[in-house]
Amino acid sequence: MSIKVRFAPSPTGVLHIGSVRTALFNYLFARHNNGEFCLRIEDTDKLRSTDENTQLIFKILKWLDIDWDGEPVIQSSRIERHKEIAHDLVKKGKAYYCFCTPEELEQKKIKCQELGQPYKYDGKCRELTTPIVGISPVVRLKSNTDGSTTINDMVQGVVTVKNSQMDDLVLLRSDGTPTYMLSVVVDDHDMGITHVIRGDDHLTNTFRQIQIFNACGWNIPTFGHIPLIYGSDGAKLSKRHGAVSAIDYMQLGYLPEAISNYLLRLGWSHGDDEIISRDDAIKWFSFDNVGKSPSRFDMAKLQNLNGHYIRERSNESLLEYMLPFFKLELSELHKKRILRGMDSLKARAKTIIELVDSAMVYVQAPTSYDEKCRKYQTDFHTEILNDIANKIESGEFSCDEETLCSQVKDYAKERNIKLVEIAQAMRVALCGKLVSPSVFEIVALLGCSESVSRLRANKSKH
RNA sequence: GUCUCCUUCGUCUAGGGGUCUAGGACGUCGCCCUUUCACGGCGGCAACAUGGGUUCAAAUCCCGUAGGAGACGCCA
Repeated sequence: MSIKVRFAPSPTGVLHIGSVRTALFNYLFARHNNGEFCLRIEDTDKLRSTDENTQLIFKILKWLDIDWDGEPVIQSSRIERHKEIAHDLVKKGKAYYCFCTPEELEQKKIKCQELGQPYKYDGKCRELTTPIVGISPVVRLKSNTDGSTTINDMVQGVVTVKNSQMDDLVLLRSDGTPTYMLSVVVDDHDMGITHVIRGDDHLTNTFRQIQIFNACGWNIPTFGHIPLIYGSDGAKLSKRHGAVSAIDYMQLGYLPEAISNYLLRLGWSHGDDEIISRDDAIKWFSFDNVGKSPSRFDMAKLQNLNGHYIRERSNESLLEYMLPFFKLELSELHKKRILRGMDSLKARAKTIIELVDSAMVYVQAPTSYDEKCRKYQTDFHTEILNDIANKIESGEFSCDEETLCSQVKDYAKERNIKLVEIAQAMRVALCGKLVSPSVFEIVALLGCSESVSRLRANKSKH
């Protein structure tokens, strides 16, 4: 049997980073098994769904190179089909009209709470033969409450729930629109989905959905419920933990391959492997290696991985990736300098933002200085800087990286000044920071005249 | 409250009865490299939630306890 899976996000908010992992697992499972990976946009909540969020889903998946097969299914376009199934179930006596009002149900719920009992719809309208006029009914499924239901989940293993836990869930709202439970089941069936892979917050829903599958007489797909991602404190990942939406990570300067690798290793493993290429991921992915316990999002590890992938990228591809992150237009000269200085730039960066920030040395003279720079901006340092600038200008000092390096070292030795004092003062004058590549490399790339002017620039720009 | 699930270093995890004085990675600490910071190299600290079983032998199997999470909508 050929495998078919789907990723079914709802565009009611920006795509969550946890959903991205669900998409990735679906994708890897499909590719590993030579199956199909489909996309379904669950936009039945018209009030909260936006086209913007839908476009964002496409954008993020493309960015991460998680390509789907065929055209995305738009759930809202299938509403008539969902309704048809519900009415069909009524005809077959597997579902019924319920005239209980929301207020009435709310009362019952409160009563149960007071008595300390679990609430369950009592099935009051189950055997109703005459409709109550003046009330638009909902359609409820006549649940099977005998025995129990067992699934063999690819992640959770064998899970059994007593059917007595089931209540008669709503299939069609009083306005006639289908509920999520119905839509999911009908769509998964119609699309021929063989494996449903989703977050484990849906695990208990699965048993309700199986009731619908059974009522329709359809085959039940295999399920795989992957644990959710939590924040550093163990609570569900939310805004206060930092970035939660996938787009945030894109804007923060994380590379798609880093995100993808990180998300894959969160809850899944292949021995001691940490750096895993997409090809290997497809080759190795299996639900046998997906853990059942929830994992916490660790920003530090993501940063480390991102640094790794930055260093692994070619200088050309990095420059191209960086361009939209610059706040100004780069000239060809700037690009050329950055490209040549990239090797030492990328060794230091954990994100593209940091990389761009450090690359600014090659674009413009410092516009401000870190507070800590003052230490290297005394009259003593200014004097040395001027001296060196003069020597470079007169041609006594070279602008070749290695030559200048040894010349400055000799200079320091002759005057009995620590090299670090000179180098740091140069660094501050050249880039306004205490962290940068070798100052001699910077001089070499900037060229003599620009270097001289920066070395002489006054230090009043704090 | 009811149901379901989870529990190995701070974090992600390896482990599927003896090879475990529990391995790797991130983080952290120290050293080396070095004009700074990184990168790189070397090393240190650090975990089987808890109580009972089963067994010659348990991190690994079973039961209880505690703690955590999720689900209980005319949301998805």
